[in-house]
Amino acid sequence: MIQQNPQSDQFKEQMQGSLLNETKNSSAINVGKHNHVYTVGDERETVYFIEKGQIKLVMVSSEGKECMLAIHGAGDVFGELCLSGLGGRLETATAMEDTSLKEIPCGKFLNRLAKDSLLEGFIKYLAVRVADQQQVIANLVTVDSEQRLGKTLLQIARKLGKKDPRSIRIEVKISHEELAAMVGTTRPRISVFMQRFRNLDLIEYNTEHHLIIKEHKLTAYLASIL
Amino acid sequence: MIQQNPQSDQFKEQMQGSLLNETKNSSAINVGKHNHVYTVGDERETVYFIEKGQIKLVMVSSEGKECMLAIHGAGDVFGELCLSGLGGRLETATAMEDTSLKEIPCGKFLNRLAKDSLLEGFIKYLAVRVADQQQVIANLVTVDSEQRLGKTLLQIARKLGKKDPRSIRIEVKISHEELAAMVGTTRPRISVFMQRFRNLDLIEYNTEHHLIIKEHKLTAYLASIL
DNA sequence: GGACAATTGTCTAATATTGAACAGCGCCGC
DNA sequence: GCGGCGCTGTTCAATATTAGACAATTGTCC
Repeated sequence: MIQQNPQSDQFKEQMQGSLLNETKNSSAINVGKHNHVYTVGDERETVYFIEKGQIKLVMVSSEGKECMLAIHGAGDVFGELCLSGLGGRLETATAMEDTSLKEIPCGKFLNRLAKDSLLEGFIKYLAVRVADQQQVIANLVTVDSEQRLGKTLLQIARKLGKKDPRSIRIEVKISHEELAAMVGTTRPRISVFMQRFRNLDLIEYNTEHHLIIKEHKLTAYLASIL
Repeated sequence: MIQQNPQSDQFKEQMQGSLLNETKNSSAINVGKHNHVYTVGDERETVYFIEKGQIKLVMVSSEGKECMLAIHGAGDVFGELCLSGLGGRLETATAMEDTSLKEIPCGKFLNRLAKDSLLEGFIKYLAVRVADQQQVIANLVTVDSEQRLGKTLLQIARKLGKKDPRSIRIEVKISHEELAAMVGTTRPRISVFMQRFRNLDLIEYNTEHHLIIKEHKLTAYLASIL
């Protein structure tokens, strides 16, 4: 799913440096918990860089059903789809906690990357994004919801989690409703599967109510129920 | 779904020109119907340009279920995910008809784009890809299979179809099995839905057995069954 | 042109999934 | 500290979906 390869991490750092440089004179934007950074259809063509906090991206279908696409954390960039030139945001970006952001107009963003010779790196970054999404699509098409929930948990853990010796800790609070909107099923179903995972000791909650993912055990379980 | 905006079409033409230039001295690769261009795990890091024919991209899950990601036609580029540097193809590329291709090593591909000042254009192209895939993901998560089949047909029609006055003609032969692997359901189900669409006069087969999509009627129907 | 293979349309029973309901619980704001 | 609200865990009946099976048809290859 999310590929943790050294090369793309290296590029991410370079891009961060470049963007910090670009935005050092502009002040941060603070977005309170549950507030939107942008909503579907907004025309403002800017890219965002997260200094602190978490942002979730959600699309809503014509019937009003929600699909959560991603959760981004400190150091991540989002809103880069305005580079497509299609105009109008496709999704809504909402702060899951109080979050502070830097905003860069899409043109300036590209210029900065060009100036710092990061265009090829950014192409690689986007290619990884396409590859990840391809994986997500294949999972939605071919595997059942329990399996998908497992893979989604692993994906989130690898992207946002803090590593503990034998497990990964997820400090962001993600509701079952939100998981349902990522996995493509209903809330009661997520509840049942999470309970099952808990009974099998594949996940647990620590005293601070953080979700702990036991990466190896969960991976092994998912492989066993094929 | 597939966005037909003039800007990305313009870039596609520029890229085609650039690639034709790059490959004018190398001979075309001919791939017979049902033969593979590459399969999962192949290490060869090259990008392909389709001169003639169609190529389908398919991923296979661990249980052996298939997911068809895309069908590409003349003028399209595929295999560009090797730019991610992840190594190893994620999907299998198969010719649906006798197809002729030009092959460009991934490094040369980037150099050529850089030389022709097309890096930013390619970033835009990838951003459109990400946006399209995002749409596909949202559909898989939020809408039912009949609706998804409809949207998939529209997507294919817009990407590959020839325009007739009130409809779009799809000249590539796509089996129900393949549609099932795109939509994420079973073959009998596709059969039933296609029959229904036919009865409602949203699609039809012409004398040459080409599938005709009545874009407006189908769109209206999909909106009506929300 | 004939034989084989692949595709389609259809049916079923078994299974999975939905959506709605409701109680308990914990967190939040006041 | 209290009330309320949102989240969780669980249930259930109604519905949708799957995974076979099978003829009928079409296409393909000698």
